[in-house]
Amino acid sequence: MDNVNLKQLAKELNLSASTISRALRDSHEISQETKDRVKALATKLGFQPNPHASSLRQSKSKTIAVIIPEIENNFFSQVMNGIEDVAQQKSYHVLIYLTHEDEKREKDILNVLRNGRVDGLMISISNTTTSFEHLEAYRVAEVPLVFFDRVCESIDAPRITTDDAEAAFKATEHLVKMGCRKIAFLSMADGLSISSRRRSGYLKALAKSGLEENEITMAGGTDDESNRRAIRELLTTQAPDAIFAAVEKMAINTYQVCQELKIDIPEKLKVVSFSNLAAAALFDPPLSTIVQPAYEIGKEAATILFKLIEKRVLLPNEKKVTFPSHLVERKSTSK
Amino acid sequence: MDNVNLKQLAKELNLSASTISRALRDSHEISQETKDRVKALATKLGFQPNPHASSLRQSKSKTIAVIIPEIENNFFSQVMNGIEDVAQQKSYHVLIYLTHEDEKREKDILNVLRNGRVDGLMISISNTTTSFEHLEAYRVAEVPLVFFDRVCESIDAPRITTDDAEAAFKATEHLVKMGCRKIAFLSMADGLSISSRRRSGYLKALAKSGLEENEITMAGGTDDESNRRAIRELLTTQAPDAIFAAVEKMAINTYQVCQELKIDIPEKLKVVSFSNLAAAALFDPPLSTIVQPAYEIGKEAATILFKLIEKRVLLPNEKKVTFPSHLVERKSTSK
DNA sequence: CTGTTAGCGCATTCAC
DNA sequence: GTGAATGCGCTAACAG
Repeated sequence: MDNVNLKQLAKELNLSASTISRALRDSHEISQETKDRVKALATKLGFQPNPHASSLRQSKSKTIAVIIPEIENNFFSQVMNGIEDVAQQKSYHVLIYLTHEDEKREKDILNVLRNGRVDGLMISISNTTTSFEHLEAYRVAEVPLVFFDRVCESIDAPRITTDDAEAAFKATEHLVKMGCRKIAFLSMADGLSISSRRRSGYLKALAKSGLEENEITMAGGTDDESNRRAIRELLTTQAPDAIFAAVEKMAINTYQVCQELKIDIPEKLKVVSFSNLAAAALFDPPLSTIVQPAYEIGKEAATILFKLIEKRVLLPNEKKVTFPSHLVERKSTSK
Repeated sequence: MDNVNLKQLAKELNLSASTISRALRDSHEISQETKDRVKALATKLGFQPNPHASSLRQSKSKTIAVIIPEIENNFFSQVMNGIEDVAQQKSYHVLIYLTHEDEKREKDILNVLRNGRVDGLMISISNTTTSFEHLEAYRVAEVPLVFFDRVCESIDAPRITTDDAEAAFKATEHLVKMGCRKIAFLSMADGLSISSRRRSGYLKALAKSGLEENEITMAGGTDDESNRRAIRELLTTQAPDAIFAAVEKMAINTYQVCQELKIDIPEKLKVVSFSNLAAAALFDPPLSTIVQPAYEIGKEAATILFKLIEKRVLLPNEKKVTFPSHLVERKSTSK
């Protein structure tokens, strides 16, 4: 493969390579007849221009990169789906990189991409990332960069997020309305804006109902076993009447612990969680979720990235796009 | 970005571009002192060789492609995870393409990749794909190609699969052991080897127990609503005592219909399904699943692809690798 | 409307 | 141990 090239087509048709090139790109300065002849032969031979040569020549790769913490998570896979749809429509290629929540991997990946391999990139930053020079470098070099969901506040680049604080506020209020007075907030240990936004919504709702005193915050990690241990401890010592999980993982771990300790949901404990898991409706009991419009986030992030790549300029309202999440009330938070 | 190049480094150090190139690639014909000087400057300036230029020159892209039907499915996202791990370790880049079970998209994607953009590719074919010239072309051109899970039997390329027939046999036997006599097999409408393998395991188990007469086979599609309608019809008219879902989607749809029709699982109907959804254990009732080692499949597929890329030759036992799936018995199939 | 020429940045041959 | 020259395949400037 990668065998037939412009020169060969040219020889075959007694034309020059540049004429072939122009004909295939539908240049107006080539006669229709020639175009037809060229295209016919190109199709017949299955000619595809060498992408490395074009990229080198044109300094553009027709490729974008997506950098995410993990892919085994419905939120990110739905985002990928949205991105890929837009890219495929634009005839762009999509490189995928997983950081596994590891700052070093994230930095390594970004460094390797600093050389024209991609025309732009989209990232949801790792929850262990604490410094941002690797991202700052892209801003400085003016390489198109778009953040989604887990953004970096200190860098001036478009961000696509959801209304985390409001959604968390609504979810907490919902719990209060259902009679909960002692609501625990379970998140992941990280320094992400997303966690603090969700927590602030939670706190605001507590304050509104005069429940500030009852605040309980716990941060888990990646290991299920130690999360469950911590949750077990939390449930037995503090006896909250509700769990608000800022991440799906903590809700799953909560369900597991409740199963084990035979704690009835929702009678003894109500549970709500940020989650894009469709199967949440089939849980025992069905889990109330805050669903983020993940596909749309991916689609919008990609659309904005392409605008940046093509036009190099954005409208003010494209620099910060916020999508609403919505609360799906199910049995896990019913009275 | 994409600004600093060999020539600039050369000028800076009063060396030639070729020396820089060699020094950075640790050529033995460059003095240690020069190497050190060159590397120091390269690091300082954050030099990354232009990948298009190297790829053009060396006719290799350090990139592989993964073509899958969808990503919003735990099986495929786990496979991706395995692939990405191996690729990252090899310093390779991973392009991802989604076919959405569409033969035309699949063909378009494969055509575009026929030009050196990637050094090899891995594919799980779409369930609507009926002809295979687009794949045959790769075999002819000797571009490294590896199939996983949904393979094409007629093309001579390595395949990584699971023991679908045996796993289906075991799952069906398990249902029989639990007292089921009328087991319905629910798959997706397709011409995939995977479906027929699973079905043959199901049939073999029926035969073993003298239940051939009770065979019920139904094929669904992508639309949940019409699947549910078909399942409703099936349950009311044929009254099977078990559902064996060859794909997760059909199990989910079955659960939904049972919820709606208030059919008790497992009392009235037992359900088992191929699925890699970890949350299946939290379903109401917990769903018995046949779990495929998806991460390992991805890892193995990538490992074999790299062997093919690097060595161009495989051991006989690498041409057809089969991983065992395992049955996780849960309440949905209990007595 | 078409051909000639040049060069993108790199790795490799061949000189010395 | 290092430099000069060449060409990967393509596109674009320039020429006619």
